[in-house]
Amino acid sequence: MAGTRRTTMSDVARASGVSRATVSFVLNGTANQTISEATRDRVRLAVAELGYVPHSIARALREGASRIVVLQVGGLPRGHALESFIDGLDEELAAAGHGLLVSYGDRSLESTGTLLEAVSPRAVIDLPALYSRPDRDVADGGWIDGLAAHAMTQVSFLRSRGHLAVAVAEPNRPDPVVALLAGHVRAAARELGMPRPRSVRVGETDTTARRLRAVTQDHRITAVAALTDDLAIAILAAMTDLGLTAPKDLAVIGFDDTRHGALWRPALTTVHIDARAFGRRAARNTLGLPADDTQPTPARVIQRASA
Amino acid sequence: MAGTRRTTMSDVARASGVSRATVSFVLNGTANQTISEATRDRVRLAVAELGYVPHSIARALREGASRIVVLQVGGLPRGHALESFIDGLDEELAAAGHGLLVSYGDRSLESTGTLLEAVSPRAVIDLPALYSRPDRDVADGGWIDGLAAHAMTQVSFLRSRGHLAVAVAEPNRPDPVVALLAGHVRAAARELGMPRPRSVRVGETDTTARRLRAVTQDHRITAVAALTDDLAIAILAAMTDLGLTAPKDLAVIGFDDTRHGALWRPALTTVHIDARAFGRRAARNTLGLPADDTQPTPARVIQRASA
DNA sequence: CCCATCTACTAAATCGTGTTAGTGGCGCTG
DNA sequence: CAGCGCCACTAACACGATTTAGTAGATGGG
Repeated sequence: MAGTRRTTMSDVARASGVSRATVSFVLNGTANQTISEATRDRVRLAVAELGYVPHSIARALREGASRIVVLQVGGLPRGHALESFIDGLDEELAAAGHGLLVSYGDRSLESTGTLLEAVSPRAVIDLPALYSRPDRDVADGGWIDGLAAHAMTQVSFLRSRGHLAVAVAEPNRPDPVVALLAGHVRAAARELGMPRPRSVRVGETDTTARRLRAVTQDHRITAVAALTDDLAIAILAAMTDLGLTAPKDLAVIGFDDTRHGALWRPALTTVHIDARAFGRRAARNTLGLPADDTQPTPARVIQRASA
Repeated sequence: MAGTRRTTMSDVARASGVSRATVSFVLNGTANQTISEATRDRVRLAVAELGYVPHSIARALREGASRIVVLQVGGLPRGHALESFIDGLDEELAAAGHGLLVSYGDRSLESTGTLLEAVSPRAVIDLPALYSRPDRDVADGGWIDGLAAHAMTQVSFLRSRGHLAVAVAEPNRPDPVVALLAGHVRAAARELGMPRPRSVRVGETDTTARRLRAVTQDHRITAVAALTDDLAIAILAAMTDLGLTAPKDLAVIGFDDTRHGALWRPALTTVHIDARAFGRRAARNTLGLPADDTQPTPARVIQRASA
């Protein structure tokens, strides 16, 4: 059992009485090569009988890259949208014979580099980098460009419910991605003629409560727009500790429709994003395939109890 | 820029005036090869100057496997423990020059197989398979074997708080892993002389509430042990809808110390597991390295408000 | 009848590394 | 001084696929 050699292209060639080159041509449907239908059948039969599977490493060595795409997530907020984005990416890549490898590289640059070197992926989608560069292309399927619209959906919902001034809940640690998201929320507020939203930085529960109280000294502020559902939940928890209830004392809206939001009491109102479609588009973009015609459905508000 | 060829071993050999083989011997410290120190230095200098990096694909082709380990997670409950397990695995593998690739393959078997084939990993750690086989080895660093003890920690905490009969919260969909976990909880209860715990299957919030009410008809039941924190939170949500409060009407304990548990009101009491240490041990096991002497710290209860 | 074109293939180079077998030179020993 | 062992290397094959260049034979046009 230990000595069973893997079946290679040479085996197939020998079994079907042709050369290795011919086998390759048949299997890859190489253009500008004429192979008779009879020969094609012989080759395909041999492949089936021997159970031949191409050795991807040999192929990668020859082609210069493996049929794998790496998605670098880094410290991006995890959640529903990211998972859906990954699902969409994976689906479309699989359809094109590629695999997806996700790297949550909080790790040092060196080890991530080693990993990338080891896989030699056909392409790398570096989401944090895409977020921070202003001159990004559409490698992410337009997701990030859509963020401005998503933020507008969130803020204009609050506006339509009669809130004239809002605060924005953001994570404690500084991060370019966070800054970008918060910037979109502020821009949306400005566009709607609302005062510049003050920010509530979310950390430990007690300090969060303190900060929340400080911000709500301004009695014009009647709602909080959170950059993620997790942040929204932290705000709701702080409110409970302060004896406030949503939406009566303060309305709260999240972003990204996570499982936990629906379970919270009061259930969290949030923004749902069709990230799967963005993932599919990102896949087609990175592989250089023609764009699909399916449009991502626009972001929509899931209205529950908290706002 | 496009035409820059990568620097190969031949380049290094030429630059240092030796053969490719010698370069390989020097870089890999091959045994039974005598190379003079002077030559070693010349080679190392050339490597540094040319910025040579070995081509992992070529190496993988030659060696038969890449320096990558794949962790298959499948449908396992995500959470804090899994993340820590992954972190520990990653640390230790990186220290040994290997990379970790995580596959959440809910996907069809075929595409996962293709991905594995494409990477040709040195080893595959298939957690769901490990969970379900009774004759598993210690490829997971003893994590799963520890689960019985973990369940005992959870149940005996409830017992020590005066709860004489408990229910167990488990997910709706049937799954061998779930069955295993639930079995441990039941075994722990039996060992403590408690009646066999009835199960509450957690689905949509309203049906969960209905099932919870049905189970708590039995007034001896005063606590719920949940297989994961997420399930515990779902129970707490259902309790809110039923007008019950924890821990007065029913105590709830989770498993795995997720972020959300601490935020919930009442804050969730849960079991914390040192999964990172299990990850490190798993890494050493799969690579065939001698076992480390660090023992995982035993599971402990994080007592908050809910139990 | 000759040349060109097309069909249906094949031989061999190539990707970059690891490793086995071998080789000249040198010192030492009997 | 033959013979042996040791040192410090090198030549060449192997891994398994892709792709370029080329070649017999059939067909067709003038």
